[in-house]
Amino acid sequence: MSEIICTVDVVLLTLQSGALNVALLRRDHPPFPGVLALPGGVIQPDADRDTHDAALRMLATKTGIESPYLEQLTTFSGSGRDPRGWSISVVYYALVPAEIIDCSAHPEVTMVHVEQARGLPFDHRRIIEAAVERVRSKSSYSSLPVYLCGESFTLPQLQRVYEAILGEPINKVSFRRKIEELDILESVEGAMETGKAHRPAQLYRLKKRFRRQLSLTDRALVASS
Amino acid sequence: MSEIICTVDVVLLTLQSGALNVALLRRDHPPFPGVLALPGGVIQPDADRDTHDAALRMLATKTGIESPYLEQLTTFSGSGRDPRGWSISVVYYALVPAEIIDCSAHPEVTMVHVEQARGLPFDHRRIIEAAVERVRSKSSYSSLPVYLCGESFTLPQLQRVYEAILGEPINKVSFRRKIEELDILESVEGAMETGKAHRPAQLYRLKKRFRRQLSLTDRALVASS
DNA sequence: TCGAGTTAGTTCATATTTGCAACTAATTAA
DNA sequence: TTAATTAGTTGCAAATATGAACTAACTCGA
Repeated sequence: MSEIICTVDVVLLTLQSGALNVALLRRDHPPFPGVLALPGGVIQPDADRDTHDAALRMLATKTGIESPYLEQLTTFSGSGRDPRGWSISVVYYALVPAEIIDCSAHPEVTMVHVEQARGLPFDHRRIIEAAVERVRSKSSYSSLPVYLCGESFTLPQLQRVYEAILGEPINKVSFRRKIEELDILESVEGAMETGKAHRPAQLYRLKKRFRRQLSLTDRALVASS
Repeated sequence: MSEIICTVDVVLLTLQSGALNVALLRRDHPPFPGVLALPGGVIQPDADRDTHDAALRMLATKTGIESPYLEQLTTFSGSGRDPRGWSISVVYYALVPAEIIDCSAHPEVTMVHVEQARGLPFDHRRIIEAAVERVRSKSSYSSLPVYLCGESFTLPQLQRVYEAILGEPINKVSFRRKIEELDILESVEGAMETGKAHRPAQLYRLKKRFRRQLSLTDRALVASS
């Protein structure tokens, strides 16, 4: 009855060499076979309980990654997006530590600096821009960036992640006060960063209840963005 | 090819007697004929350029209302929502002044206090909750509530709107400073609220560029929510 | 006409938050 | 042992936010 093409796409982001990178895959099938595009595909009503489920399936089957943080971004639609006809794409975004990508046994995943992800099919460029915009604005008043860090990390490392996303330096004392206020971290007792030619930093990890749950502040970390 | 039912639903909100109200309509067709539900319907690829367009069409044809502020909320999906099968609903929310509803020549529109909107078909209850949650959280750091006011209004009126949405009293001085900072209002010269047994208040209206465009602050208006 | 009542709008002193510089601490490399 | 470097803390000045108390401007009723 409906001629609408229903798809789900996932914007999988990592932080590599100080910048947000997005996961792209070469398309197997038309349209645009062989072209780099966001992981995604047609919803399978028999296999997917809902679109969130579908996004998890796309991630698992196409990249082998299981992301702890996966959130719906928004839905893109219309007749101009897909040459096959009127389509809907429910878009999700995921944040994972860069290490996860290397460990996953899916070498066909290509990580590209978000600014350099150009010439993509469909409206994938616009989708990535919307996802980056969302991550930036959400990062300024939440714990979102911790999902880009690994199992454990130091406060200076976390600060560098925030600064990379927000694109500006943050005062060390203010940053630490803000993270304290979010109340999301617990120190890994006795564990310090080692091997550096300076005072070692304390290692922290996410408190259990924040593994999949954001924490918010009522004041932005930095004035802009 | 696809057996997915693609719909758009709209959560149309107003502020009446100090509380958020949602627009409901009696359904003409199965499923749930005669039952109150959100205005919405199946996407028509021939008539709708995209889902935003479809939402405008639903509003216009079913309620006769043209809302200046219409934003995508999120997409609901799955096999459990609609008895007819696996469905997607791209949900939009709109804010309009209460007067607009009375003026519209669609008496079949029923306004219901959001807390009392129970026994709705599909997952419309959850959808309304999500919309109210979004409006609340967005209101605490943006100009969103002005869309619930009419053409012109006083600062005390606007403050009462914010307080009704956020559910707590706001300090008058802080409120006025915050609104000043948003830089969205211009005073209607010489125009004052009249007829009240006290000092008349200055009337304001939205600056042109903010008719459809939110303005944001980096600090929440109140600590909670 | 005048005073009481009521709400609009402003002022100012106090409290809170923030940003910064300067400090101490702990490591490696030479 | 000392220089270099980064981690983490302290204290203070500057910027912001808050709320009580004030002044302003209207209507109503005596």
